[in-house]
Amino acid sequence: MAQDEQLHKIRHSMAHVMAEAVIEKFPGTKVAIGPAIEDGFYYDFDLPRQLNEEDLESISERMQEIIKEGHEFQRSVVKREEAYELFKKQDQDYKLELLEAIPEGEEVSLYNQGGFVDLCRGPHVEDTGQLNAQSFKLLNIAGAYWRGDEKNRMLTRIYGTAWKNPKELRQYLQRLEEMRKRDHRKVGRELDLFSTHEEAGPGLIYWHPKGARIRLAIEDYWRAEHLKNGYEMLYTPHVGKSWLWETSGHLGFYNENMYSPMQVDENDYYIKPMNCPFHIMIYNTNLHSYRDLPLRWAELGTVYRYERSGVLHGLLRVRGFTQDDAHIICTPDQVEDEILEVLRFSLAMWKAFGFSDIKAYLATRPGEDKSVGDDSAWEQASDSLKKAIEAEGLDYEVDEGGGAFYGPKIDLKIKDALGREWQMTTVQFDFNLPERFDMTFVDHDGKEKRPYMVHRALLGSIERFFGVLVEHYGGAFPIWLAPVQARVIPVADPFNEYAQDVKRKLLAAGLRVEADVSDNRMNAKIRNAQNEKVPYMLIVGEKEKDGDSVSLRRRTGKQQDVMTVEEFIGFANQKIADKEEI
RNA sequence: GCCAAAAUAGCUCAGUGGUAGAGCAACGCUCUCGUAAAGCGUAGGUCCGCGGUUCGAAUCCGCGUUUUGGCUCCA
Repeated sequence: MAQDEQLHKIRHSMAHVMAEAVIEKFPGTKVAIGPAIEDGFYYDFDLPRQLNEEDLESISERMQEIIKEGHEFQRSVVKREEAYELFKKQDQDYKLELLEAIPEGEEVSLYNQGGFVDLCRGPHVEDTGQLNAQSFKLLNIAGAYWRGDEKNRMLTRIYGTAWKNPKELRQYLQRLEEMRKRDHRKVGRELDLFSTHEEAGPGLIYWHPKGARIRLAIEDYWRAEHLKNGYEMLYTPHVGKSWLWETSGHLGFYNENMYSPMQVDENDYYIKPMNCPFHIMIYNTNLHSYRDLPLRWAELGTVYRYERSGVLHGLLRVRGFTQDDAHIICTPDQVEDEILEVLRFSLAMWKAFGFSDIKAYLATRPGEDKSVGDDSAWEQASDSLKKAIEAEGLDYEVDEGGGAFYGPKIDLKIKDALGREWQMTTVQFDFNLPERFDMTFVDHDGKEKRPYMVHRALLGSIERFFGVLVEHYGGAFPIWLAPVQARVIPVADPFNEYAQDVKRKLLAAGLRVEADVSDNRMNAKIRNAQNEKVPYMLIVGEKEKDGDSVSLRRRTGKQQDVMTVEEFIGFANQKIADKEEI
């Protein structure tokens, strides 16, 4: 803990050193804010001119000098007016604005190092001697709105990373490099999994055959598990008349994410940004008894949402995606059990896909004027969410007031192989739609009552999940997901026919298999298969042909086994069933 | 959407005003090979698009598109 504090001080101090260097290099620069962040720091500047990569170099060099000069970080508490005068004199408008925002009665502290005075709460290291000139690096330049509000002026933000020593910096840079190597956009290209097309519309994903094989494996598993867990499957339309979206309220509160309507027979039809209204239509088709509940209705529903052009990112942020959506419609009595079930189900699913480090975020009621539904329902709902998290022993944080206006929710964040967190699962109560669509069930007493409705997506979106999965495994998928589970490699073309023969047998046994009968040499074929991260390479030549066997080489390298084709089928199917890595 | 940068062969990338290049991949030929790249050859480009400056533009300027890094938002 003390360690983290020290690192935080280093980063925060580094931001000040950077600001000092920038002001020196670019007189007239106005400084905004410069905090420490995860892995580093940034500082926002209003600069007299644009920056480029060379500027980063020279700023960085100056920072190294400043550090070596050994300035002290002097903290002083001053009167508000004093600080005001100081920053007024320097024309530091942003600091003046920040100063005004400090509540009366709170002390105003300044930090001075080498003549650079900053309005700052601190804390900092005592002097630049505690910083290491070789253990920071300026990473990139980006735009950022003053105070994060797009109505404000766009400032220039410089990001840097800083560590205690050069070794830690080196390790961090290696981690960045590893992230670049695993980037799903790069791996997706290399393994021919998916593409997007400028001419055909940004943010829309084209799944290639190999990507589609993985998706099929994901969806097959997903469907089978849902059926086992008492879900029914639905299929619903992709568009709906304006009545549907007016009733649901989406035209009001979700309009900016929806595409313009198309006219059909003088009616406006909207492409769906969500599946829920359709599921409700199915619910409302029939009268429901309390005996029918709970209903668990799932659909791999493809939705389209407008996203601002600047936010699109590979598979992680797109304009068309498939949610692994489901709606649970139940009585108030059933809520607690249902939530617990959903959470258990979700955790089991994550485990199967190779993720076990999971954290929960509980978001509660935003405030009565900003939300619908009565108190007792919100309370019961939040309570059941919390109980479920605790029953499963999950780490969690509460985001007080962070729920949607229509209900509280749990989000799950999963940690990938590189320790990055991704928000995937969401479980949300909805007190709005049952009301708007007048959903009812007939209770014991013969009276119509309002059911509870819970939206949930476990993987979130198939596209995003796939992107995360690619990065988690770096393209080396476990055998049950691998697009090509085995590749048959003949040692020379006289054995092509036998290779094809083996391939046919494996295909018939349900394996995803290819035979490499290109005119490459065997070594090149092995190399290609390795680069494509094919789990099993089956080398066949004279000996194998005679023995009706294959020589198994794993992508992990060394160990080789010779076994008959039948034995290999049994071996591979076992690994697949057990969801082993390889 | 906003700020900045980028876009050259299928991929990765050279090319700073004077005839558009390399490696890999593709295709053809030779070789018939035992666990991470055989050799030779052929073909492949509206240099993102449109407009401008210039005797001449991949290169300079403007507008647009897309991508990347952020801001904001989010599955």
